[in-house]
Amino acid sequence: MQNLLLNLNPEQLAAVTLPPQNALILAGAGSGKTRVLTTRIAWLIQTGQVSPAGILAVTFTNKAAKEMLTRLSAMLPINTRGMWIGTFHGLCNRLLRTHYRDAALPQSFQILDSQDQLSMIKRLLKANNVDDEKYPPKTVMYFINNHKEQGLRATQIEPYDAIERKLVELYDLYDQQCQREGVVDFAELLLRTYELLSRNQPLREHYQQRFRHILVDEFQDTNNLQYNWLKLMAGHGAQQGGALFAVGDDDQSIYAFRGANVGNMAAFEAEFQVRNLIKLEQNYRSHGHILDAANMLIANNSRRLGKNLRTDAGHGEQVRVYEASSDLQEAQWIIEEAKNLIAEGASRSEIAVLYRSNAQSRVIEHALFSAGIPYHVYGGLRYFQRAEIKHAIAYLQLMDNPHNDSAFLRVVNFPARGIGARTLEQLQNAAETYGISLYAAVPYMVGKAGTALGGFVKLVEGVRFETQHMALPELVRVTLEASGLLAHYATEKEGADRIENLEQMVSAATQFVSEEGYGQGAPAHMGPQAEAQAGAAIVNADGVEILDADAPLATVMSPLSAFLAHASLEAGDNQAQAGQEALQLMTVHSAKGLEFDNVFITGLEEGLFPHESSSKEEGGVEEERRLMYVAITRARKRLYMCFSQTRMLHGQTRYNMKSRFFDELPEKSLKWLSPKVQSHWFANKKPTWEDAQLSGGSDNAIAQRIAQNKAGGSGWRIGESVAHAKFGEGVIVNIEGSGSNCRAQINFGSAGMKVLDLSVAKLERLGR
DNA sequence: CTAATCGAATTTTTT
DNA sequence: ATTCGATTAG
Repeated sequence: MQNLLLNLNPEQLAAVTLPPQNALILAGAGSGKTRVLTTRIAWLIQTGQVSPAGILAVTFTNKAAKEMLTRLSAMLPINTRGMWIGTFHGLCNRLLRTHYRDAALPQSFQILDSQDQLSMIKRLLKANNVDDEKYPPKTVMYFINNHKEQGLRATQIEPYDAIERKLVELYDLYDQQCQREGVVDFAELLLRTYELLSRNQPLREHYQQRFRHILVDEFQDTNNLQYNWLKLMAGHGAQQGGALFAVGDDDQSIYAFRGANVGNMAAFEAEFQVRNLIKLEQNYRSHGHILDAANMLIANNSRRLGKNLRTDAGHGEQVRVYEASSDLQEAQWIIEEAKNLIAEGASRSEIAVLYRSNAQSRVIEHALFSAGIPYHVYGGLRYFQRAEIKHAIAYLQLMDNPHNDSAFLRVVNFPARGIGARTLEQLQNAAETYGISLYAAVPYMVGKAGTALGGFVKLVEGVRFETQHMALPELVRVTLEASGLLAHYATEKEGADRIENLEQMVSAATQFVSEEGYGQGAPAHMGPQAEAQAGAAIVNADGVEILDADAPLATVMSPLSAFLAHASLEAGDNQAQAGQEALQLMTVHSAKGLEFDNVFITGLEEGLFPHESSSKEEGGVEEERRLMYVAITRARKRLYMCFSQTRMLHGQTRYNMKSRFFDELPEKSLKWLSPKVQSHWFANKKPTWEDAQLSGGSDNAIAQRIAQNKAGGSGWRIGESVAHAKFGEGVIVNIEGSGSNCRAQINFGSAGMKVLDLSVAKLERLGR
């Protein structure tokens, strides 16, 4: 036990050894947040305050859950079984599988990912002749998910106008359709569990008593439903020697756009009578100048819980700032600097290039590719989201639950088997008429269409029969073959990769089987006998028998159902690729939680970062500032920031001002590498072919530059930074006319775009 | 039923 | 610029 607490600083120690009370830990970036969380669990168990079964630890991502589990097993000699550590969705899945009857779900309910949900809504709109101009599927989805996150069912919404009335109606229809098909979306997993526990008192009390200690990671990212879910789970825990231990950082709240509510931190403090607000402000990651920059920047936000990072590491190097003339040149510069870093001995994987939006990666990728520097781009398609994998999954879903219409439609004619839109329309009408699934409606179809559809049903049934006694990996292999997917991609030109991905699914299944504790020989389809042996029965005080969702999922559901849930809940990582000695390219959002010796923050321009659409939203700029804060605090030793005078966006050249965030950073912590770039790099010399290569790669670029250089002989240039008494700083975007009749279009950022007469307007040239 | 073509949209992302 | 979806032509 002693060594558990060794090397903790006073605040960390205080947090880890808090008495069982509700607590809020304000954990700054790099302050040892995960360490505190895991050590707290280990300490609680080692001091005998709680048994592993009394621990519930909730995270947002599977990655975080895994990390916690790994660290815990290193700390604790005992096995981690019995502890519930997982994502909100993963834990809800587990609860719903066990209590499926009380939750009014089929035991092998399937989980819709966002893609499936959207396609289902599109189908619903079509079936109900809803004008999708007036009600875009995305809007409907947004409406449904939002209300689920507020804990509201369709019947509980008071529509305030005709449009909303329609949306409510669609929400209701959507839920009915899901219920018919036996599928749930992500928000539904949470809401269904919430409702189950709200209405079922014995069940609720059972879990409340069981989970004496609930720990939540990244609390600032919780949405309202998740907060209420936690409230329900915590119950009266505090009075009974239990507690809710929430760890978060309001300054790193960057997911408001997807429903996260930072306000939950303040609400938690008040509602749970938090007596222990502990701030972890000692930073173990970054050098002084980097922290100074982060602290000063974030001080510009209002409504903070208040926190200032400090370090013992010394000032370190200043933040290097560079102004480029174009996005291409910005990329060139990044590569030069990265090369220098590598030459100095930096590992490539310790160099991260961050950007605000994915579109920015192209130019940088291109430059890296030309320079022959290996790189890895985060984000993009995850394994289980690839089209061919989704197809294979759909076949498996149909074998497990043929009434999943999304799965049915995805593969009914893939590979093509002569079932077209016409046939499907008829089938959908039949299904609509009888209120049954598409699969169940097939027997009502006659003629040629009926034959084709019947063939498909026979195929699915055939594979189902053939594989009923097989272990999961074998089942997957046979399905891939029998579905015709492998044969189909074999005929395709670009099919080799897809076949490889499909074959990987067999190994994914093998791995899943061994990790989840399914006996190798267990048949992938499992009948009701699984149900009989599930979990240990618990009888509560009222004599109500409760089945604790503690048993391995293997005993509650068939391997196939479990594998399908796994595929939906854990889309597979695209970020792993560890050991790859490559530069790391990613958005600032996906950099959250990571750290690197060397970090480049690119595209620091008004309109890009902060993003232009953020200024329209309430509190939008503050969220952008937090995003910038996250970006800065990723760096350990060296931080670079850069921006560009011109940038290609959506096929058009844009002229942005440098980001307002530069004005919010301490001057003494910055080192301007391009101190007096008063003009474009080409201003003092004739553009050469190499320059054109560097900046645009085409002869056209030279012509463009020269044209810009002249700019109507007004003495001003496009792209030049200027200041105006009334509008503030701006960038010349365009110049029209010549001589005394010369007007310039100037982007004043927040003050807007203005057209000014150059002979009248008093403009001042800006240094940079 | 497939292929081609045109048009609209284009911050950030996990489950 | 590019991608994705929907409509239209073969």
